[in-house]
Amino acid sequence: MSIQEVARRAGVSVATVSRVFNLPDKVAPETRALVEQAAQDTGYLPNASARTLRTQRSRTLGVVLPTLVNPVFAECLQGIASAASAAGHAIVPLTTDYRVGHEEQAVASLLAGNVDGMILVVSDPAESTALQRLQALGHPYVLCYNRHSEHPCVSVDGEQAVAALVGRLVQLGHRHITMVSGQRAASDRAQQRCRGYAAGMRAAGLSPAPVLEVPFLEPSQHTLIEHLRGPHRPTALIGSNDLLALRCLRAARLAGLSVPGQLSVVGFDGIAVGDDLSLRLSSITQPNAELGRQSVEWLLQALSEGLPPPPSGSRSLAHGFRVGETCAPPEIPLAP
Amino acid sequence: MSIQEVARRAGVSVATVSRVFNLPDKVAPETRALVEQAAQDTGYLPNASARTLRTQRSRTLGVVLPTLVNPVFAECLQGIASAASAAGHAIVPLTTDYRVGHEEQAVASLLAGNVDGMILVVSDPAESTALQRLQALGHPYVLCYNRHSEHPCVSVDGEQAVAALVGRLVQLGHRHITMVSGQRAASDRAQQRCRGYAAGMRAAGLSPAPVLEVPFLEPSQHTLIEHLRGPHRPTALIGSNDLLALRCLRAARLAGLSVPGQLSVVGFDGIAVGDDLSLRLSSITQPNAELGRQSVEWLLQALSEGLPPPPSGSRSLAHGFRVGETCAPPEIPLAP
DNA sequence: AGGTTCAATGTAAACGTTTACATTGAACCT
DNA sequence: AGGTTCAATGTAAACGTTTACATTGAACCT
Repeated sequence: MSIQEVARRAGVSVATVSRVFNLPDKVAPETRALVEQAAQDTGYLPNASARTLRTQRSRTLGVVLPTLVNPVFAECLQGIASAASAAGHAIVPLTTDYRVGHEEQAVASLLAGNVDGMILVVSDPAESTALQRLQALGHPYVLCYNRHSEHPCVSVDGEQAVAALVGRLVQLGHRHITMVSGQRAASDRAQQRCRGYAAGMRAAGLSPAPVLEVPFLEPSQHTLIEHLRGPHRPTALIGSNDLLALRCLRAARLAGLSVPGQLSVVGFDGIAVGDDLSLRLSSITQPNAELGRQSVEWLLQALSEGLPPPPSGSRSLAHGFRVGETCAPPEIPLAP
Repeated sequence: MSIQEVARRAGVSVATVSRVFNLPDKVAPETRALVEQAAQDTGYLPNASARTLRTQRSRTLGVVLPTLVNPVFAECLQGIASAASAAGHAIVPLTTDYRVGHEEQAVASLLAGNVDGMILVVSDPAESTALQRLQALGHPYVLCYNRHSEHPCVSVDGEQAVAALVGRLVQLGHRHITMVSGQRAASDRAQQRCRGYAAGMRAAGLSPAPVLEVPFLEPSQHTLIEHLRGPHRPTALIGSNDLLALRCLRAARLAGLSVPGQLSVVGFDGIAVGDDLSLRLSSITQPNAELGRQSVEWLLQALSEGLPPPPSGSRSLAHGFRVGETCAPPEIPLAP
């Protein structure tokens, strides 16, 4: 099962066997057939470690994600995986559970694992020491979802998307719109989306309400329900992500509000399951698989050129809007 | 950044450096400190490929899954990943999109990638040539979710679980219960769950209705809605998995049926998002992360003992039942 | 006929580790 | 004092590839 054995069987040198696999047209057809037969017979597969050691290329890409339990990242990883495998690369995904310490650990272990490059979704690129390390080493990487001028990013402009959404909601007749976020400080995406909310409100001549922060891990709907029963009851809720929007829907039900009549709910991400709900979730959609695909494509291209992807090459992908059934004009227009 | 450089800096041989990393107590404390300092200074990380080549162990586990877009498998992978990383192993996941051909491809590429062992969720173990190959090679692997007496499996007894569920439904007053499945032939899990349905119905003295097969990829609810409007309208639907159950909920709404009053819906899998729906999804739950965790544990243990996990060691994990809000006694008992 | 070219193939070194075996010398024997 | 033991360290081979360079010889020159 080593190249030696195949060479012996085919009656050629190991160099020839190697050529059959790597530069097939450099070897005579008859010889090639011989070698291929021998490889077939022995079930020979070139040893990846030896090849990596020798060529200094592993054909492996590291992937660092917050979690796979949020379908956004599962969908993205699917895109990454299919693009990578189409290009003959394996991937090694690592999740950080949104913990910054895990990011550094993940990067260190991928570095030790000899990956050719990395695709990362970090908490906040501006604060990430893991990214600093990669930059210092000149190790090739692409950020996905994150947006930052000093890093190579493939992302969607969440700020603009949410601002546009607010405009839409206002046009439908909404005046009291609340932005619902997880721990906002925890991710640059959340921050950008909240900025988009504020910008959109101001653009419509409304004053932005404070962002409602709900503890993401706590299953209780307490904060949300209280808000929906409070004196400043909104007619529309924007979830900073789809999972949060689902919580909003549930909170609405628990608070006794009908959707979309008494309360509109819009999410962000466009996870597939949103399409299959009793009420299709209205949402700003991101091309999750495509974000992953393009990250791989860019990274691989840079790799073949021998330079890390430059921040200047960052790509913005367009968002979409899933109309859904959880968003409508408010039933009873509020008094001015 | 190679061991040579560290050795030079520390003024010792490469063997000593290697020992500092692998057998630290075999080297004198002062020497160790010297080496550790040098490693620190140079940012040295042992090269994984070289180590793998030499030791013939990659500390990497291959994982073959149908898809990551179904949260069941994402949750399971999370369990696999955390268990593997706790044990110092990396994972290389590959998805097959439910296509048998991809299974073989995946196994081949993991074999070439020198993984120490594999965890797989295959379509049907009885038919899998990929598994035959692994068995023939004596390559260590564990099946997850699948159940088959000739293979090492970590799974939940879906047949028994669904049979018990049918009993529960009958006790609630349901008599017309339909099992909803994807392409049933496509997976052993689906088949087992359908068998459980039939067994449960017969045990209750009812005759099982034909399983309703809905094309999983097609977004249309056509088949389901028709069934719900048809002459044999059931009072309860059992989805062969949670994603299917979500479709059932949506179909109920489109057919104008209230849930759970006019129609009860129960799923299978216990995906996390089911907890966050407006109506919490009633479901037979599987410990998805735990299934992954135990697969890793068993595989790693077998690896350390030098033998592939034996089929006789297969583990059955208990299912649970999430009560949820989509299942209740039928509103209007049907005439006999 | 003798020289040149070039396709096909071979030889051997190198990638960065780990580890069996060898060496060294201090500590402890009698 | 001379011998034994053993902890600490070193030397060198091996893991399985790829690839620069060398060799061979057929085909084609003049």
